[in-house]
Amino acid sequence: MDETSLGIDLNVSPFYKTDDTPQMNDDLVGGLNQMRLKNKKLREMITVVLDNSNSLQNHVNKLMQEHDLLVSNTNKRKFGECDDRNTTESRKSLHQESLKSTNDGVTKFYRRTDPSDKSMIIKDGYQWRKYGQKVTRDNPCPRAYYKCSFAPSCPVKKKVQRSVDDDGLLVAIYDGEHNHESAESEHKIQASYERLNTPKEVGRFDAIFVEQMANSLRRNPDFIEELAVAISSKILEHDVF
DNA sequence: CGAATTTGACCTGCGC
DNA sequence: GCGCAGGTCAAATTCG
Repeated sequence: MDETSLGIDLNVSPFYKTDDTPQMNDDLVGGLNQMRLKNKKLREMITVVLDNSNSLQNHVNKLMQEHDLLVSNTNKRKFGECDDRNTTESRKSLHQESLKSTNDGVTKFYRRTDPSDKSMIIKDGYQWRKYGQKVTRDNPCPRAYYKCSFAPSCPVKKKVQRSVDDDGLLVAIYDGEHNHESAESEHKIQASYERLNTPKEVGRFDAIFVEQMANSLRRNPDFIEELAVAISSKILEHDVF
């Protein structure tokens, strides 16, 4: 984990020899020791941040792989092999989902549900208000009309209807794009904010903030150079006086 | 009692 | 212009 090291050699020698008093030398050594300690703490914090980051990245990769697998399976079932929609095998695959976007801002979302379940609810992380229902000509199942009710200004609408061929298949047509986070995301952000603001967690929040700062400084190529300049100027100050 | 849902009426666009 | 079908409105109703 060499990356985590700031790689600063703090055993800096003065550029020229002076007639320093023993008192000044003691101050200098003390200052350097303090900086070594700070450097060590910083390295430890960076190690923790990197470990957290790596485990988070692994978790995200794992979720992405699972999602890709699910989508490719349902696509095979819904789009490539429409004729065997009603096979026993496909009927077994309840609650499987797939997305199909068109370039005019309309997204179709397919969800397989139990045919005996007559509810038209598709949980997609957003909050919807039903504003109408209509039986259409080509489908005996009623079509439900929803507006996004999470943000008053959100223009997104969706239509939900059972497939005419397969009453176990719910089809949701999304019109427009949300101009806000999903209710689910908002809830998670709020929950973590509240958790971090409990008295016990305030210190932890500060620690996380410091870790993030340290991480960003580590990535800054100028940081080490500037730190070295600051250290040497400090040393020179001691030498001058 | 307020929020969500239902449902009939009304509006709009399109084909004839 | 007329009729039809899809989409929206809003009062009534239901639900928690």
